[in-house]
Amino acid sequence: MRDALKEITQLDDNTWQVFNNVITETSLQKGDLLVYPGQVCRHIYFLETGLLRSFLHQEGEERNVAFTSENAFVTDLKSLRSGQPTELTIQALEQSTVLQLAKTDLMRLYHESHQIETFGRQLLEALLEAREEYATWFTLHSAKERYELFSQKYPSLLQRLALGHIASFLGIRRETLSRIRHLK
Amino acid sequence: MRDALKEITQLDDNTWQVFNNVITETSLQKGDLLVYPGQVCRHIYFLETGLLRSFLHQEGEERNVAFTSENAFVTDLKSLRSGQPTELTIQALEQSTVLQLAKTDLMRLYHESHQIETFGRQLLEALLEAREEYATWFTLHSAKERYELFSQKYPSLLQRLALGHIASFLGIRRETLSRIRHLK
DNA sequence: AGGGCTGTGTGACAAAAGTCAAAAAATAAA
DNA sequence: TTTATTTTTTGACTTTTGTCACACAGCCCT
Repeated sequence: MRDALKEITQLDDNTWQVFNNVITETSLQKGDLLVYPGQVCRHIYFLETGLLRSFLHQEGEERNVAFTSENAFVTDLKSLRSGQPTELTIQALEQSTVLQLAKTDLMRLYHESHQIETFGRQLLEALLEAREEYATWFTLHSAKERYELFSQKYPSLLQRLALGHIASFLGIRRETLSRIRHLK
Repeated sequence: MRDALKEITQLDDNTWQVFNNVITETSLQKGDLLVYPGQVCRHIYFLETGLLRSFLHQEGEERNVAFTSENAFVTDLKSLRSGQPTELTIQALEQSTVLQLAKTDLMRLYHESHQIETFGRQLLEALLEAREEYATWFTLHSAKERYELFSQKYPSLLQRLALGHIASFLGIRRETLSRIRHLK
């Protein structure tokens, strides 16, 4: 995790130790849930190894809204901030190891350390930029083009994810993605 | 602007003054551009009065990706962070007054004041939450449903925006939105 | 009042994507 | 390996949305 953090901001040894003290490691088997719908999300998570998906229920179907792969952060920001129960499920698609950091600890750390607050801001900037790009996929591109963008941006996920999971993330049906694949 | 900031975080008088010193006011006529495609975006903007749209060019068409109404912040995050020329245009749809804050000043303020860094983080959290919600409109909902969500969430914009601008933001054609409107 | 201008509505048709059902293929389990 | 289970593919058909052409309304302007 420290290496991943260095990509975002510089933390000195002392600050890293403070961070390290409040982190706990969890292990997930394939299929296990990290965030349960109906409960309040009280942590942010850092995925060390494995693969996660975040999904919502809509008309009896599961709709994926995000994938998280190694060395990335994930949480349910809405529930985390509001303290309201989440509608989101976060599930391991592969056996995964996750570091978790409680909101209460994070808030305290933000307050105590300007350096950690800077890290938080920079992480959020990167996440926002990514979400803005994802949103433009839908306003600017067709289903086929969205699949091509996905293939370019996440070529490794293309192998690891089931076709149905990708389709859902792209806002189309499995059958449609299957056809798109076999056109070209 | 101070009142709007209070909604996000608490700034003491001193910090507010520091902020205030680096802000300059600009006025825009209807149709004027705030961010020009091909140039680097070097400011964040706070809209005091008026209405802005952010759009991209795609296949000879303009596609709206965001609207900004009174007392909200806007910028091109991607260009601001990378220093690369933007593809985005930000344009006034009504006569508007805008406060602008240079990236260089903001970076200095972030560094000098933990309180301002906290403000930045909290603002980004709110923006990210909003973008996440917007993205789910496309994975979860049909064109008609997206229009209903837009109507609920931004009833005032419904009056102020041309139908074509809304359609573009919802990822559909003007004709389709016109038909959706006349169905119910 | 009579042009331009811009934005909106309508119709006929084409293309894209969704639906449902069933077969084929790939995985996992026994 | 054989059987079960899940995932992907295919086909026929429906619905939704896009495309193009043009009519219509509102508004500003002189």
